[in-house]
Amino acid sequence: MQVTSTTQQQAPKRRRDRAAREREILAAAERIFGERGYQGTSMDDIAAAVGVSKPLIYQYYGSKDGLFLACLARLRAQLLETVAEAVMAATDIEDSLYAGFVAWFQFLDDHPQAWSVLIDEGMLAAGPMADATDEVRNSFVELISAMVRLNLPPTRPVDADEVEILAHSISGATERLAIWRSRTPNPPAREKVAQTLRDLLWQGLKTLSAT
Amino acid sequence: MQVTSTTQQQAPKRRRDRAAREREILAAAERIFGERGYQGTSMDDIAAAVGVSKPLIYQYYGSKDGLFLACLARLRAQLLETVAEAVMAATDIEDSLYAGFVAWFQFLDDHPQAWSVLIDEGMLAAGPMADATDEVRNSFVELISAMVRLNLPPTRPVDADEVEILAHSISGATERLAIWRSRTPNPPAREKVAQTLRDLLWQGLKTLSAT
DNA sequence: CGAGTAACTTACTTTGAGTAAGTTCGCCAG
DNA sequence: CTGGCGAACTTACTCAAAGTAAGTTACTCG
Repeated sequence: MQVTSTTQQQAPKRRRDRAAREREILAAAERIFGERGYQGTSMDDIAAAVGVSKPLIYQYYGSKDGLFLACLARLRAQLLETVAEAVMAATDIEDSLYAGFVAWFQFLDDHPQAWSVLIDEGMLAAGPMADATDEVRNSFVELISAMVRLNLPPTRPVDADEVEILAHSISGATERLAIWRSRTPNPPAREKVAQTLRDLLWQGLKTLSAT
Repeated sequence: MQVTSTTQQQAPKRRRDRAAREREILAAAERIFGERGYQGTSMDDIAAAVGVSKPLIYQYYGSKDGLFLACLARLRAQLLETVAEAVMAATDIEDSLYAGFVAWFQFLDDHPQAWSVLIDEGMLAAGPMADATDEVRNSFVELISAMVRLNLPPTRPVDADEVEILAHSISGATERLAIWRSRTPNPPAREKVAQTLRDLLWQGLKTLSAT
């Protein structure tokens, strides 16, 4: 007979205030979703890992989707912060692109558990969660839009649609490369991918801005 | 009391041979998955729509994932065919790009039910289905790789990694734009998106080829 | 100390994937 | 025409996991 089932303290387990418990739950959820994916994880698993009962999680997060979305939002926010920092640190736009890409790939290399969660987000694509995931994603599109706009000569009137198209393209390409890299046995180095992508985009961005 | 529940003939419903029944099931699955998404669809729903019992579907398709994957593969194949045709019809590479993009967006505009299925594929990202979905997707990467290679001067040695990076970028950007367009209330015209994307990529591709 | 409330649980319903074990139809050999 | 055989198909279940109703315990502030 085992006393401890998996990885957790069965110590006195006192009550905690809501905020602390929420963080605890979120941390466990992030880990387990990361290990087993959305479908492979049950709410009971997470409850057991935290050492708490399932209804408590429902009280705090509403539903399995809600909990997953909370993980997703947190991870995306971290990723955004990392990338934004790298982008801001660069001096010119061309370098911002490169730095942003490298930061993005680096983040996934550093947080392999996050990978699974970020990838699985398609899970929520249908249904009422769709808007929420879009919102989470859109922060990137905004970041890129801002970069693109900065690159435009101030004299030129901005075509909002065009900027958005560019931003989505760049964001989509980067995301896909990240996924591909994470699934490929011996992926090319971050720097090489980032450089190739920048080389691909930079000429076009320059030309479009000048038009 | 109603006699017919939803949309189907309650007529004599005789036996059919396996191939015909499989097609019938696939068609219903495509429609219902398209309407309600993967999560929102139950096997009982599909069975009821076809007018057949659930175990029959399991006998033919193995699992819910298997059935979904079959839909996905069929739709992707159609999409690939449409795009490939448009690409082949164009005379130079620049125009191939544009034509391919337009065809892609057009396909989704013409098959709004397909949308949901194609988008939801992330669903299967985790677990043993991941490879199958990758395989389905890779046909596009191959098509694009072929285009990129065609564009290289024959004298230049090909960097396989580089070609693959480019192909994934383009495929990712296109896919994302398609999703975005389908979710945006008044999306820009197919042609505008395609043109902008081509303008973005073309310069870079030219430059990279020349290097 | 004794309410009041926030943290938490037990024990349940329900839904939906997947299956074991049979039943019926249609076809063809005799 | 008929019996039997295999493929098409069903009934009736199991089991896992999402979600919930209703109650119980522990902390905290007057």
